[in-house]
Amino acid sequence: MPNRISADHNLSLSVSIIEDQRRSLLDWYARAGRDLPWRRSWEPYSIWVSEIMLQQTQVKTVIPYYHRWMEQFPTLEHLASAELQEVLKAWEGLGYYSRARNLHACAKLIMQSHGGVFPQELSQVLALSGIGKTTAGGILSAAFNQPVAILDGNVKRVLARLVALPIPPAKATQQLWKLSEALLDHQHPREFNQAIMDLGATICTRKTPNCPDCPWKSYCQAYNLGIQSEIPMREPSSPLPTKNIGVAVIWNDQGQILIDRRPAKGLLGGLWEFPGGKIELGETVPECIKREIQEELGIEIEVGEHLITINHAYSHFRVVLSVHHCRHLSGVPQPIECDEIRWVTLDEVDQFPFPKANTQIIAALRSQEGRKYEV
DNA sequence: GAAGCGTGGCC
DNA sequence: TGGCCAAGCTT
Repeated sequence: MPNRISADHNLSLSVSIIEDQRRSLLDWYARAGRDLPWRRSWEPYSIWVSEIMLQQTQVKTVIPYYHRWMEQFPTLEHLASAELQEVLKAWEGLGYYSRARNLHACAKLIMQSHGGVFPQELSQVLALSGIGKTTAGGILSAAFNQPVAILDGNVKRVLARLVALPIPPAKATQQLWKLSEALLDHQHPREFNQAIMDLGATICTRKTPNCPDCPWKSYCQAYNLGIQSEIPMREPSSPLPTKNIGVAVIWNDQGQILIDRRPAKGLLGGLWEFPGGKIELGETVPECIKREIQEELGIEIEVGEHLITINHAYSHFRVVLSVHHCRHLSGVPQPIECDEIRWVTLDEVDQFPFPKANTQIIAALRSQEGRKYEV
C-alpha cells in the first residue's frame, strides 16, 4: 500500500513527464508545423468549411477546393443564400456529397436560429449535422482555442504507436479518446491539436514513419520496441462487390442528351447522371438498358453503339458502367426513380454537378464530338 | 455496432 | 492492376 508521499511523488512525476511531452510537441510544431490556408484565420466559418472538406480527404486534395469555395462562398451568409446545385457543383469531385448538403443546410440553420453566428458551445456545434466529436473539437480548438480533444486518423495512428496499441484502433476508440483528452494541453489547445495532427501527417506517417525526427520518440512505446511499422494494427477486409451497370446516353432529334438528378439523399444524392441500372443475370447490355429506361423513365428507346466502358470504385462497392448511345423513340420521360429530368446540349452539361464516373462519360462524348452519331 | 457514403494517390 | 488509406459522420 503506497503512502501518501510516494503517491504524490508518482503523481507529480507523471505530471511533469506529460508536461515535458506536451512541450516537446509544441516546440516541434513551432519549428516544423504546416502552413495551411485555413490556419491563417480564426474565423469559425472558414475553419468549419476546412474541417468538413478534410473529413476522409487528404490535405493536398482539399487545398484547391478550399480556395475556390472561399472565393465563391466567402461568408456563411453567402453559403446560406446559394442554391444547392451551385453548392454541389463547387463540391463536384470531392466525394461524400452529404458533406456539401449538410454545410449548405447548416448555414441556413445558423442564419435562422443562431443569428448568423457560428455557435461556440460544444453541444450546439455537435447538434449540427455533419459535425461529430472530432470535427467539433477541431473547430472549437482552432477557432476559439477551447480545450476540446480530437481523434482523427492522424491522432489515432500517433496514439496507437505511443502506447503500442496491440489491437486495431477501431476496437479501442474509447481508450484513444481518453488518451487524447488526457494529453491535450489545456493552456494551448489550438496549437496542441494542430501539432498532433501535423505529427501524424508528416512524421508519424502510415508507412515508414520518420521516427528519428519525432519529438515524441522517447515517449513512444512502439518506437522503443521497434514495432512502429506494425502499428496501428488493422483487421482484414473483404473485397468490394462488383455491380455491372448498363448506362444510356439518350439523344433526341434536337441533338440533346437526357440527364437525371438523383434523389436528394443517399449515394451521390442531388447529383446528375446518365440513366441506367443493374444488368440482370442472363441479360445483355442493350436489353438491360432498354428495360431500365422503360422502368425508370417510362420511355421507349433504341439502343445503339457502345460509347465507353468505365471501371469505378466507390467506398463500398465497385461498378462497371457499360455506356451506349441511344435514340429516343417515344414517350415523355417521367421522373419515376429520380428527382428531375432534363434534355441538355453537350455545352450545357457542364453547369450540372456530376459524379466522377459520369464525367468520364461526358469526356468520351466530347472526344466524339464532330463525329455525327447515327443509330 | 456495423454498414453506407467518393475520390485520388500510392504501390 | 486491385487493395489500402486519407483531418469521420450518420443511421
